[in-house]
Amino acid sequence: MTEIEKTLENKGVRPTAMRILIYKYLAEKEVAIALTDMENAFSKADRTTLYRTLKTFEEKRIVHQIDDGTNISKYALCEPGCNCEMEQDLHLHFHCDNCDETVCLTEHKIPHINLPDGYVAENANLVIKGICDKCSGQ
Amino acid sequence: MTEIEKTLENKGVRPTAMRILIYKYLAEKEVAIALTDMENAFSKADRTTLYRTLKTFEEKRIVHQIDDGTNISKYALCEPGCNCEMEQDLHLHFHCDNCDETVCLTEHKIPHINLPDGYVAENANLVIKGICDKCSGQ
DNA sequence: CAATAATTGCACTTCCGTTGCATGAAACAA
DNA sequence: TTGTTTCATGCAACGGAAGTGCAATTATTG
Ligand SMILES: [Mn+2]
Ligand SMILES: [Mn+2]
Ligand SMILES: [Zn+2]
Ligand SMILES: [Zn+2]
Repeated sequence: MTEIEKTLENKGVRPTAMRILIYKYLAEKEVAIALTDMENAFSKADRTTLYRTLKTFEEKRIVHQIDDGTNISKYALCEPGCNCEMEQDLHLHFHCDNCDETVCLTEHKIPHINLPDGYVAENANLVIKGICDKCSGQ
Repeated sequence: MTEIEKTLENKGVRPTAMRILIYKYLAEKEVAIALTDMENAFSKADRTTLYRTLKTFEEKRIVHQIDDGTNISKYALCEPGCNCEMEQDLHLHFHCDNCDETVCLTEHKIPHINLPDGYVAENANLVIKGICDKCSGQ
């Protein structure tokens, strides 16, 4: 039983062949992945299967969904031991307007914001847009 | 010539009857407005006209588009003298998970974030999700 | 007035996300 | 092992929202 299989089982997901492939794919990419990206990468698999796999992974906290402002949902593996719901785990995301890629900046947490009276914060999403390190030529 | 007509002309938009109505509608709401909201409010007008009016308003800096994570574009009037592009004008937005309304918190600017080397920030979007003042009963 | 330009309305398309239902594979209980 | 149940996958379709081409209407200009 491989590492990935163990990880999936620990998270309560049956490690099917398809799911292991999808997990591997997400692991080797260091950018956030859209459903369409996966369709292209796994032309043999059905779009729905990929979709539902991502949803399952999300439910089981294997991936987190990223809204980068493009109106296309992206996904990335959670950090080991991350708890996506907790405020202290909310890192920011960077979307490059040049290469259109989105990355997790897991070291950069979203700063705490003081809200007006009556507002109760439960979640936060911070996306910075600009030019990424690869595209800025550094 | 009314205040609204003057405002529109100053921004380089011809003040048609339709546009004045739409401007008024946006002005009297203190929440961000989706295209569908406008369709309901102006059942007589065509969806495309409302759509293109919002796009025109956006281009001319009369409204700014808001991405609140619902994947439905919303719009709100810009503050007088605001320059939506400038970083210092980037305020945060609050989306209530209870009433599903999104508001501009124009007083709350997005804090400056230090990015890793090579990353160039050009824009930022910060959305806080939770319970708004009306829904939290304060 | 006629000529021109801008606005509006209608029809249609595309894209992404989502769901219902049938089939196939794996786990389980006898 | 066999039958039963549960879960995963595939196929087909739907829905909402954004966006476009073009014709009709309205406003502006000379
Ligand atoms: Mn992330
Ligand atoms: Mn705003
Ligand atoms: Zn880039
Ligand atoms: Zn509310």
